[in-house]
Amino acid sequence: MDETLSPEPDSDVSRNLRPETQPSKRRKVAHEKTVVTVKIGANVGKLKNEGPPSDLWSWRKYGQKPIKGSPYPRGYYRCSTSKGCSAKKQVERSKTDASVLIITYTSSHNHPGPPDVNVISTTQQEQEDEQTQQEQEDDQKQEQEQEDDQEQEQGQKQDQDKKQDHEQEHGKLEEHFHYIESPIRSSQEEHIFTAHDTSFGFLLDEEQEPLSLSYSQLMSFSTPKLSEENNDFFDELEELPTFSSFPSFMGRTNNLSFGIERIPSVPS
DNA sequence: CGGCTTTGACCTGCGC
DNA sequence: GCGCAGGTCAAAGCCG
Repeated sequence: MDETLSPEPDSDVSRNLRPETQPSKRRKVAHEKTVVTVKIGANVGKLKNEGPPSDLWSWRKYGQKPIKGSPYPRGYYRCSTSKGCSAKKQVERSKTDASVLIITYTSSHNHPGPPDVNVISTTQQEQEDEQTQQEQEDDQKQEQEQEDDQEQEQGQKQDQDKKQDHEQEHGKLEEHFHYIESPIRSSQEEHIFTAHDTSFGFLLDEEQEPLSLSYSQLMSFSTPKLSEENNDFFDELEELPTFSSFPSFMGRTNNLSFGIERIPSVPS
């Protein structure tokens, strides 16, 4: 544990190759890594902009790369809210289920973000700190397993949601994301979100019981934005499949209504 | 005009 | 030592 994971790992210390500020593409970094699984069953296979939970921060896409075992590419986002912010996140689709989005958050924000997020941020980090990274590899494996499990369970629900989403996908899918957090024991917290056609807040309320964390926590950690990033990230991830849904949240700047601050967050 | 997205190329790290 | 895969940067283009 220790604090080897600094909030600004690749700020500019690891870059010594390139002419001047070249980041050393270090692969396995042990920063605060939070893995969030977003379930978008409703949009699976046809959505164009599914939007994973986003926060009040802005993210800028700086790269995209096809992953070897995954038919979907992985998108790399960086926090654009602050220039010095080293918060990063990787968005990729589950190879086993295209309806599952895996968002990996790395590092934390160095700047003050939304009040709600800020508060929760601490909580989340603390939790992560406690968990530390004991079995990252193991977690990953379990991660997929859990995903699979949840997929099956939610599969039924998603089926129905899909239908509804489908209809709304053309009308106005606001924030119908259903976030389900999966308490995975490991340095990487895994949160499973599911996209439903209900109100984001409502869903959370109902599913929050079993869950310990809520979207707020998630966002507090890195907080993704559902505006462009969602679009982009999905757009790219859907390279193979063509989705087209979740229009509203992709609206832009309006995304906050997602219900971020609506989530009660941690019961503590 | 500014900001963001997209694509290609480059570099690092790891495994064999 | 070589090859593969992943991660990041930079430039160009597009959109608001």
